[in-house]
Amino acid sequence: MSYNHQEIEKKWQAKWAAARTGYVDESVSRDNALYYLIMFPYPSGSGLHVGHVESQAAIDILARMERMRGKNVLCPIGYDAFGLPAENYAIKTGVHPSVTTKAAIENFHNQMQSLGLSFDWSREISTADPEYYKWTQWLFLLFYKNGLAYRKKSPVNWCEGCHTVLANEQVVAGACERCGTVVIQKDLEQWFFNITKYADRLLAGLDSLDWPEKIKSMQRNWIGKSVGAEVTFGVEGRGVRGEGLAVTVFTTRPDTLFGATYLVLAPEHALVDSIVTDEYRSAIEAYRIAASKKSALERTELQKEKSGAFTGSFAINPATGEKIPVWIADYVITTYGTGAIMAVPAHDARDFEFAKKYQLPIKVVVAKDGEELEGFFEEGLAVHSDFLNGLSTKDAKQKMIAWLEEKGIGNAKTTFRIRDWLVSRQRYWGAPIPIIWCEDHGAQAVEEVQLPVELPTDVDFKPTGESPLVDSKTFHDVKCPVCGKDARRESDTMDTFVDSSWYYLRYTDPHNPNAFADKSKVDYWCPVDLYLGGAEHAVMHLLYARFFAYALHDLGYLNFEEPFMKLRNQGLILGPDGDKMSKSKGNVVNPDEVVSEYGADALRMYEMFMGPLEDAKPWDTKGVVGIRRFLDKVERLGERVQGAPDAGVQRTLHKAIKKVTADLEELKFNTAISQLMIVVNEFSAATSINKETFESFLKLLAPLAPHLAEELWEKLGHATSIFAESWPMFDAAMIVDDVVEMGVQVNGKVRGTISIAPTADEAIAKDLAMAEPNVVKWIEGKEIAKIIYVPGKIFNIVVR
RNA sequence: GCCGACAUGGCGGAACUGGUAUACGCGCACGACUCAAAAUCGUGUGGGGAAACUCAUGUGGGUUCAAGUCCCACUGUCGGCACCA
Repeated sequence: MSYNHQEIEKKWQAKWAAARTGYVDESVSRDNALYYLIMFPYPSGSGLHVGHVESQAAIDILARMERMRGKNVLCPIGYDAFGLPAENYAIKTGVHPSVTTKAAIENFHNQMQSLGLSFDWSREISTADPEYYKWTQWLFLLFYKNGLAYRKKSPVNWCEGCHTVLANEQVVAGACERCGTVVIQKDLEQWFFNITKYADRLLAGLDSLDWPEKIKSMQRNWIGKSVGAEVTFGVEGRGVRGEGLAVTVFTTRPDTLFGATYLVLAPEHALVDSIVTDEYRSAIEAYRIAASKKSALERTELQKEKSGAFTGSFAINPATGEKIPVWIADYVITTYGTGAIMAVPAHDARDFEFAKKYQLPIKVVVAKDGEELEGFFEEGLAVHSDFLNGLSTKDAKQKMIAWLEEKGIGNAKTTFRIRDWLVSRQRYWGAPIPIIWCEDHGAQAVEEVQLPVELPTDVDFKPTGESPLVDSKTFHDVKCPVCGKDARRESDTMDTFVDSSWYYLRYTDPHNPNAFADKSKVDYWCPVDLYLGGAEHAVMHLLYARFFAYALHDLGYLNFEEPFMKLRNQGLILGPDGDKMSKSKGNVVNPDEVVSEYGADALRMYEMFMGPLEDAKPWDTKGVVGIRRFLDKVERLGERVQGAPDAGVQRTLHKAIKKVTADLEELKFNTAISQLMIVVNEFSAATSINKETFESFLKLLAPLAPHLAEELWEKLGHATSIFAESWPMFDAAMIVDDVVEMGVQVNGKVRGTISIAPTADEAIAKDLAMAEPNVVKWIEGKEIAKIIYVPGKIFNIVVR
């Protein structure tokens, strides 16, 4: 028999809404406050996904438990509402993105309500709301005025599919992260945020964070710090125009300078024109053209074969004094280091490959650990041996750098892989960049009182490569704030990752018209205590949000640098076939259908029971059935409540209080639930169910299955919510077993079990063990060499 | 290629700091109730074996009284990065 979940769940959802469950009290001391956050969803037209439910259920369970433990918990929800899908839909159908987005948000809201989530609904925000993006724009201007937002012309990633530029982080294996189109390079002037200024601190800050190691290492990789040196090589033979010509390279292995047998410049390197000799000019030009035609994807895909061209010039290796040829090759990247390298083919796989192909000299100068140096060396050996021989790599590097500095031809240098964040987009559905362009005064910040710069509605969405905002007369034509002459508005909008870089701050004071959030409120709630979300945001969102926090900290707006102290990722929920859910595979599970058939409690609890939160796990509707059976069983137990407590059930309950509490704290929902199942199995078997015992159990169940817990609580005669109760405490004395079943081993193999007090001393254990017939059989006639007794765990007899 | 994670019954998974491997759920089998079915309840359920036993946590070694857990090598799966000098 199943209870009527639809009726019960609706009833409680209405009551909670009236009671404003989940709302906070900021008069409570900060020590008792917690900020629990999940990554806000993009309100897609296809509605809530079971993957959303996973993190939402998890954070709701934790928030509900902590509230019962007396904590003041902020657990908000909102919508990352700007972005391409709504805009592309508008291009196709003509329906304005604001209409689509509003409908999608309403749908998400209702779906989340139907799951019984205790978010603070008074703080619901949308990044596409002018009240919100006013502050996104304000923050842009704050960065602009402080030199953190700037414009520059540079080769940028261009996606033909999305008709917009992309940040480096949004290019995955040479293709657009969003649509998969191959990304090409264009030379354009764009807006950037100066995230590289924070590269070192963003890297160092990771150490203090309670984040999955995987995410931290991805961020470390992305930031890509390399410590080494810059070395300047003089170029010979360009006496006519190239007097004093020099090339500076970056290397992480200055200690291998003796082995540098040629130089390579990126084809786009600025010095190529002056270095190339007339004889080689046409060949170099041809190579540069060929290289420029390769897309980022081709350049990585065609990595098998390296190619390059000789410039005709020679540089001097400052360590050996030798003439070494200067080449260009597209395995050297213009945007990293100095765009030029010294090639040490003996100690770098890429240089080795290149040297073999073009028959350039290879000179071994460094021995691997334990290798004999003699015999490896060719020319230059003597210099190297005398100078660096016998030193560790670390010391050799240092000595080399000191030598370079002394000679004035090099210095220690640290390089980062991370590039500045390209934030402008040639798209409509985003926050307009609040800048006015005046012929006389250049880029001018929109005055603060004029914010927000609202998105116009009179636009054609068709992407042309320029922002659709250019077409809007009402938007585009404006007066210069300095001279009042005709000017135009910046027509680009901001990357949606800008919107999501500060939303957690807005939640603390979501309707403030005078600031992005009142400082006292930010101080009260932030940083976020626990942040839950998908691992796909490992680099982009999490790095950008950290950058925002560091920048706002330095500008005096925040008293912390790291926004998210503890981060956990939920794993993907796969389709029943074990594949990633997708419409094309037809293996998508719709949460609404599960709710209507089995109930929100069953859906939430099943998703938590599937396995470890962070693991990917396949959906199994049979599993939902199992949870529903469990809930039905609980409901039936509620009708049998009567009589005195049973000692055995009591003990199980207290063990469960301990385990469920500890497991939930560690986000181990699956084992917490199995422990509750064990309690229920004991209740079922017991002759009577004591009211207090059952009530304690209901409190443990409440965060996981809030509707049913409330219903049964009410049926037991309570007029107030079960969530107003305090979380049960276990009695340590209650959970000690008087007698346990303990294995007795002979030579490490279990040969019997004995019932024994876990506190019993060895003599008692030995008597019991030796009395076991099967044990006796195995030790008969043998010499007892050793006895290992771990009370309550094992009794092992070692015989010879 | 580099970095990281993982590998346990028919399935999802459990196992604290090395201490009775397979908790809990699913599935399956049998039984009770029923004219019958569903639902529910009960019993059983890693493999082999009649049993005693024995084999079993991806593979092969090692440490230990004792290894899913620790060490070494390998294989496979997944995720990330990819000419970063």
